[in-house]
Amino acid sequence: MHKRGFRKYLNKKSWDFILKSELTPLITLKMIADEVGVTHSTVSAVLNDRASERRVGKKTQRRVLEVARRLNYQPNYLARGLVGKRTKTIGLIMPSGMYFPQYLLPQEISLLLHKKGYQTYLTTSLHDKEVFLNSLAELSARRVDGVIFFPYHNHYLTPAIRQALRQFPVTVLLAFESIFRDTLQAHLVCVKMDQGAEEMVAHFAQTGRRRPLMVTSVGPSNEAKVKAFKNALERHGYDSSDEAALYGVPPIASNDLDSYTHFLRDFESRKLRDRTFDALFCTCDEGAIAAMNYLKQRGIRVPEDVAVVGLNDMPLIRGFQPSVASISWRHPIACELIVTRLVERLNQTGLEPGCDELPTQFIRRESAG
Amino acid sequence: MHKRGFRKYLNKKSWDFILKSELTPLITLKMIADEVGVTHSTVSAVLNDRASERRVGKKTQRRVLEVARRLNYQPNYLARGLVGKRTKTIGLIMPSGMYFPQYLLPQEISLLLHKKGYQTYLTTSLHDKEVFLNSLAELSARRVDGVIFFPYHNHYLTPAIRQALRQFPVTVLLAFESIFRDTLQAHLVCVKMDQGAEEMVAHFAQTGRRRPLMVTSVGPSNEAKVKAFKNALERHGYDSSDEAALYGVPPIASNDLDSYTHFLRDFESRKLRDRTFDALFCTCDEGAIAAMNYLKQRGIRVPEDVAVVGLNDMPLIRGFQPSVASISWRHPIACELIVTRLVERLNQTGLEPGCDELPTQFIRRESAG
DNA sequence: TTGTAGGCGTTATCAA
DNA sequence: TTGATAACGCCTACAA
Repeated sequence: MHKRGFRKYLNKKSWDFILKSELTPLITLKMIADEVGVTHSTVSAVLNDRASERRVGKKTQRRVLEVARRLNYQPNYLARGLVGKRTKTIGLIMPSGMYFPQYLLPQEISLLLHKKGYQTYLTTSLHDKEVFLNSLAELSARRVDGVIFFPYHNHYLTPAIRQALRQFPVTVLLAFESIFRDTLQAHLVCVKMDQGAEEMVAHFAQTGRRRPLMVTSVGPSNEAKVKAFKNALERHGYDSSDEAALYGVPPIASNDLDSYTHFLRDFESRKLRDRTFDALFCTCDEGAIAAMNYLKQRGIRVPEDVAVVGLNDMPLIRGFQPSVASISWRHPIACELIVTRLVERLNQTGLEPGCDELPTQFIRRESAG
Repeated sequence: MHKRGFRKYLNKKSWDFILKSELTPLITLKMIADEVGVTHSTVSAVLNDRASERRVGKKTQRRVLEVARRLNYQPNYLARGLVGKRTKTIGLIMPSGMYFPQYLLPQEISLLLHKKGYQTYLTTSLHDKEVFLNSLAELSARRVDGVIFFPYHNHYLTPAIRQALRQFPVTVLLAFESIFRDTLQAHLVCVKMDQGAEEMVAHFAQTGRRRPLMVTSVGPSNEAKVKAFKNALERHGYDSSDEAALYGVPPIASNDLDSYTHFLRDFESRKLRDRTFDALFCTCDEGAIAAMNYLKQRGIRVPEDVAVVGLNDMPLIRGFQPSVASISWRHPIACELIVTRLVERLNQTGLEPGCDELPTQFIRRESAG
C-alpha cells in the first residue's frame, strides 16, 4: 500500500493538501483494518492489548501488528480523549521564571512525566490572576488529566480560580506555605522556608551578628519567606520589626531586566546605605551576588563586616569569591514528589487531599562567615 | 440550571464520579442548546462568530451568549481538532537544558506562542535519537499543528527522524549551522557562531595572545562552534590544529552534575596543566568561570596571563571579579523569530522553506583583557 | 473468533 | 432564520 492508496480515505481538500505538501498521511485504524481485511474494532483490540480478551486469532494479531508497524500507525489522542478515556496530558502553570530553579522546573517535571507516559503543556501565569485564569481555561479546553501549578501565595487563589481548578480531575500545588489545603481538593507539595531560615539565623547568632536584614522583592510572593525569617529572628532575640529587619526591592517586571542588574541598581540608588546591618539575607542568589559586589565597591568586607546569604542555591554561586552561602530547597526532590503524587492520584481516584512538606536547608559557605 | 440538571447528559458512571469528586461538569454545546431551546449547530454558529453568516436572530444570539457565559462554556479542543481544524497546539522539543539560555527558551517560546493563541507541549530529546523519535511520535499522536526543535547538529537528523518530521504541517528548527535545509521542508533559525568567534579571535590577536585554546565538551553538538573557532584562528594566522587549539571535556550526563562542577573537576584532574595557552574560549559560561577559578588557584592571573571568554552571556557573569567576557547569541531575538516564522507558516500554507541567520556577538569584559 | 452500531463534542453542509 | 445530519477517529457493548 503506497501513498496513492490512501486516496480513498481522504476528501479532495485533504488529498490535494497531502500531495502538494509532501506530508505523510496519518494512518487510522480503518486503513489498517482494510489492509489486513478485518474490522477496525478488531484492530483496536489487538493494538490495545485486548486481543486475548476478545479472542483474536494469533494469525490476525500478527498481521495487524505487522501492518500497523509498517504504516507507522499512531493512535489519534484527540479521538481517544474524546471517547472519555484520559488524554494522558498534564498542564503545568509556572509563574514567570526569572529565577533559578524556577526555570529548570518545567524541563525536570516534563521529563519525569514523560517517563510515566504523559505529555506536558507548559503555560505561564506571569504572577497575574487574569492570565492564570485564562491558562486554566485553555488547559481545561484541552482536557488535561491534571494540572500542576506554583501559586506562591494564597493571594493567587481567588474564588474564581478555586472554582476553575475544580474542572480538573487532579491538581497538585507547589508552594511556600501550607494554608491552601482548606477548601481545595488539591495535593500540596510545600517547600518550608522555616527550617532554612532557622538554621541561617542560628548561624548569625552563633557568629555574633547583631543586625540581620532581609532583602526581598515586594509583593505577596515572598510573604512566607518573610514570615519564616521574622519568626527565626524572634526566636533568637533579634528585633524583627519591618523597620529593622526588612528591605524591599521593587518587583522585577517579567522580560524586563535580569535580576542581578535589577538588585544592583536598587542598591546603588543609595537606598541600601541608609540601613544598618551586619548580615544580609537575599531572597534570590542573584540579589546576594549584587549585594556582595555593592558592598565590595564601598569597601565593606564580606563576610568580615557583613555576612551574605542567598536563596535557591544556584550551582554557579559556588564559583564566586567568596563562595556564596544560600538556602537550598532541593528542587529535584520537589519535582520528583510532585510527579509521583500527581500520577498516584491519577491512578487512584478519590484520594484525600494530602500535603508533603519539604524542609529547606541552609548551605554555609564563605560569604556567611 | 444547576448541577443536578446535568444528570441527563451523563451516564451513571460519569454522574457518580462528578457527584463524589466535587468536579465541575464540563459544558457542551448541546447543554447550552437545550437550555436556550435551539440546536447545537446554532449555538456553534453564534459562539464562533458565524452568527450573521447564518442569520441567527439577535435575541437568540444574546441568549446563547448569556447562557454560555453563565455556564462557563469552554469548547472542547479535542473534538474541534478531530473534525479537522487545527489544534492550536505546538510541540517544542528541547535537547536537555543544562546550560543557559536553553533552559529559558521553553518559557519564552511558550509565552510568545500563548500570545498568538497557541498552547505548547514541552518535550525533551536528551540528545538521544531514540527519545527524539519517540517524542515526535507522541506529538504527532496529539496532532500538533507544528513543531519547534533544537537539533544542534545534522547528526540528529537521521532518515527516520526526517521522515517523522513530515507528519507535521509546519516545523521550525533552531540550530548552530545551516546545512539542514536540503531535503527538509522546514524553516531554519540559525545562530551563526562565526561572527562572535571572529570578533573574539580578532580581539585575541590585537591584544597579543599567542595560543588561544578552545575548551568544549566532546560530541557532535559543538561541531559548528569548533569549526567557527578554527576558521577564525586560521584567518588570524594561529595554529588551528586539533592538538594546538582544542581541549575536550567529556559530555556531561543529564541530571548528573551541574556544569560548573563538571568543568572544574576536569580541569583539576591535572589535564589542563599539560596544555599551553594564553587565551581560553569555553563553550559555556559555567566552564569559563570554572577555568578562571582553576587558574586563580594555580596563581595564574586573568586576564594578564590568560584571557578567558565564555559562551551564552548569562546575566550573572557580569557579577564576577573580573567580569566574564562572553559570546552572546541574543536568545530573545531568536525566540521571537522562531515564533514569528512558525505562526507565519501556519497561517500561510505552502511557503518555501526559509532561513534566518542570527549573528552572535562578542561581549568584551575584564576577563578578556 | 469477529462484525455492527452507537456515542464522544465539534464543525460543515444541506434542507426546510 | 433555523434544524437535521454526516463526518472526524476511536472505544465499547452487543450481536452474530
